[in-house]
Amino acid sequence: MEMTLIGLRVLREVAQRGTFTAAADALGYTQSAVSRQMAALEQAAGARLFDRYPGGVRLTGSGRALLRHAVVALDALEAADREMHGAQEAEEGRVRLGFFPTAGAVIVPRALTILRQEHPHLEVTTREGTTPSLVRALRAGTLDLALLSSRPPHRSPNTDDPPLSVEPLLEAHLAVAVPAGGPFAQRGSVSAEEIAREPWIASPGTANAPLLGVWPGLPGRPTVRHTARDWLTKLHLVAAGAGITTATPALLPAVPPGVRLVPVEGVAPEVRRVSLVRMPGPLGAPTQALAHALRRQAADLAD
Amino acid sequence: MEMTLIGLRVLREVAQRGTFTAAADALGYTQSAVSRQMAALEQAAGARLFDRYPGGVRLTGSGRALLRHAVVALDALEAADREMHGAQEAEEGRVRLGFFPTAGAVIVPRALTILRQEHPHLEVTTREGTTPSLVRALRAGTLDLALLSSRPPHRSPNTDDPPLSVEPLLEAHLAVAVPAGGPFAQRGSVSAEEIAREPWIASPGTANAPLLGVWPGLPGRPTVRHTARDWLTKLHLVAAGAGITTATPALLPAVPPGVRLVPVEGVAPEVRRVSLVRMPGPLGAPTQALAHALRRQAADLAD
DNA sequence: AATGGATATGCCGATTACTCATGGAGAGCT
DNA sequence: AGCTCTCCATGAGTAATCGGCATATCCATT
Repeated sequence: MEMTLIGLRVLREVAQRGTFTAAADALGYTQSAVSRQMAALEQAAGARLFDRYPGGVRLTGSGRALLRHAVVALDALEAADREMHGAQEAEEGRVRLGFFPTAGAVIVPRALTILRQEHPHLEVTTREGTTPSLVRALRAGTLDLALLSSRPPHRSPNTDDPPLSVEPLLEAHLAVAVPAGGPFAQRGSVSAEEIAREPWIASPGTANAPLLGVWPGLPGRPTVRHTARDWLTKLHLVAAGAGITTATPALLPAVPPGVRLVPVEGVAPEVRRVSLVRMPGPLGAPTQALAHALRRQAADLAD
Repeated sequence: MEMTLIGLRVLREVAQRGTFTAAADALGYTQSAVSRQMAALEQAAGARLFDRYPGGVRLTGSGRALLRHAVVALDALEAADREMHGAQEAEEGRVRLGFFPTAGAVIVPRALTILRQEHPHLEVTTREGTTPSLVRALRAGTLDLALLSSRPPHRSPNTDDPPLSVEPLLEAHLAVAVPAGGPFAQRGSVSAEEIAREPWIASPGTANAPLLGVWPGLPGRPTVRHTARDWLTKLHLVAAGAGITTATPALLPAVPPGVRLVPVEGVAPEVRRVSLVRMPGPLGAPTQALAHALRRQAADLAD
């Protein structure tokens, strides 16, 4: 029995997505096909590659070992394709960045602008995603760098080896976004009791994660009237008076007209930490340049 | 159309052997299968990979580019296999050495002995071969280092890019091996005329290459009575009085009883140069250690 | 108990990947 | 020149593989 390039690509995708089903969707296969591919790969490798859990799969030690080398192999062949007829190797280099949704509003675009001025030939690819998906992508070698957001206690996202390198960039206080025409708009701050009964606009939020967009630890049970993942949507819902939501002013220096950001008093302050995460080991020059640009933008926003 | 790992392995083998047919034999395939595999690979790569000549094939620029990356990919997967269940990575490292037949008599064994004392965990693999086959193996990434022998003018074996790194190790004079009981055995030297009519023991020698084992430039047409590739065979034929052959004393400090090595006078001296050849670029530590051991053995033999 | 999301597997059609056999083309030898 | 040798290409036939569909199973949650 022999390994297959397709099998290795599927392995990478499964490692990145966390489930056979998601990998199948991403690759345009059926779940059945992915299951067979992985069974075949396990036989070819002569070792179990995954631990199967009801919620998905996780790589075993052998799986991580194979993935590490598979990424090298697949990258080499992609480089071969580019070299053979994908133009003549930009070779200034390329970087792949992942980030949490809010970072897409300001930090990332600004960093890319600066970077393009300083390194015009650098090719930067970005992808938005959740913390677990970005962590998996780092481990799958599909990303070089990720901007992650975390709340205290800032547990490192390291469920398995090798540990990722985590560099905190800034801490930002949480505030609430309220409609400019509403009762809180002109106030210097609002209290927890005042906002507890307001209708909230939240992100879909998964089962085990707390609702994003609702101030945590409020008395009573919050009313979630709208759910939306997109920031522009949420802010315009706020502007339309449909409800309020949480936001970090440092990461959103400019909000649409009709929206105000006001701090909350009377409860423990909520801070969000933004970190730069990557696989351990030496960095390529393009990755370093991007990391540097992100650090500077974070420092600017921290003021 | 998609590339295949098998296709890449076949590519490497073809690059190493120089013909589809030889690669097919080496891999246990039919020539037809190799031809199809390569046609499929060319289609997948979207470029011609070989120039077809009557005597075999040669890689095009695209072919070399793909080979370079393919070697990386295949090595990565072989490393994965070893890591997953081929014992725990010796990781002191491994080197693959190729050499011309005569080097297998003394230089290589001695160097390996020394090396094993100094680096007991180093795994050295060796392979004997002709100059072109070793050069192709270097280019195919199947060898790290090769000992080659050349006669003046010492043309570099570089028919295509990138040029190989060639480091001369020693030059040795050619002599003739004669039976100890024969008329020449007690002589300090023999003349060209004396040996011209002797029966010779030669190596098979390919079509375009001159006969190995016969003193070049002799008057008249030499009589080749025996052909053998193996040194031990040739020397024992000499001892048995079946004929004479050429040999380099520096590379064969010890010959079987019944054989004497005597220099030849009256013709231009024949020198053979032994060189250490490798692909350009940085060397791994194991490769450097082996290269160092070979250099020292060569210096010892040069006395 | 029922539900929902996850992986595994029997079955089938289309494709792929070999081998066998033959054809064609170029280089070297007599 | 003609012969022969070696090499690569290709048509035909067959065995194996791959992916999709439908279904079974398992587990955590409601």
